[in-house]
Amino acid sequence: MARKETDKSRIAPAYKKLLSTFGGQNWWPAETPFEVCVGAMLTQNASWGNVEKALANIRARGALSLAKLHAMPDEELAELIRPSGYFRLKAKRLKHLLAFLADVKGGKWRDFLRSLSLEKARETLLKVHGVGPETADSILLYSADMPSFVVDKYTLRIGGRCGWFPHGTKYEEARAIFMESVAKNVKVYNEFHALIVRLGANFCKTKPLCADCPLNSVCPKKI
DNA sequence: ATCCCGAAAG
DNA sequence: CTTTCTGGAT
Repeated sequence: MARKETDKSRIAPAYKKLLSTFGGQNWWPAETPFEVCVGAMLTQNASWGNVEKALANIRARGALSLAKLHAMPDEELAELIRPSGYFRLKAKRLKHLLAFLADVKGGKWRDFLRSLSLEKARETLLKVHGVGPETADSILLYSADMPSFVVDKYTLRIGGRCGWFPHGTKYEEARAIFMESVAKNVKVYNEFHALIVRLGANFCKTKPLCADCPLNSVCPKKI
């Protein structure tokens, strides 16, 4: 049969369903735009609970600022962020991002990013060693309030299963599909990614709980 | 494909 | 005990 197996038009209805079921997720859980950047680096392949422990360690040291962290030796920073995993690696990566942010004149790194076009700002962040697509998009969306859709492991898994796009679709392609499927709007991108994370963590897991899934009625269950 | 790495869930 | 967690570089 030549029936179309995937259809991005399923995306917008799924968003509505998730939002009506779970409500607004109030992301990103951080006090300041800078804290979003730190959290975005630390949460790479780590659970948020462990990232919170790392952030608490930094805060307890009174070091949750660009100047303090930038000046801190790598080994000291590594010890503080130990709970978030890959601590030696992440200390170096975080320092690379801090160096980039600190290099912006007048400390206006957020204004600088916002002065660029979305794709130019994204390219600029991707040049920072340790900042990949998801981290760059997280910083753009949740720190700079720029409309860059964040894709993650859950997004690709859910999208494949729900027939939003083919299994095996890569990051950039998935991002493009989302950005042409829902309103190009910071608030929508913010909520949608957060809702996807919640769905992926609680229902669309490796072993999916389809019976209780909020998307059960709109998912072809292409597992 | 492999490495980086701790913490909690399964 | 094994898998997974709001990945990225080599």
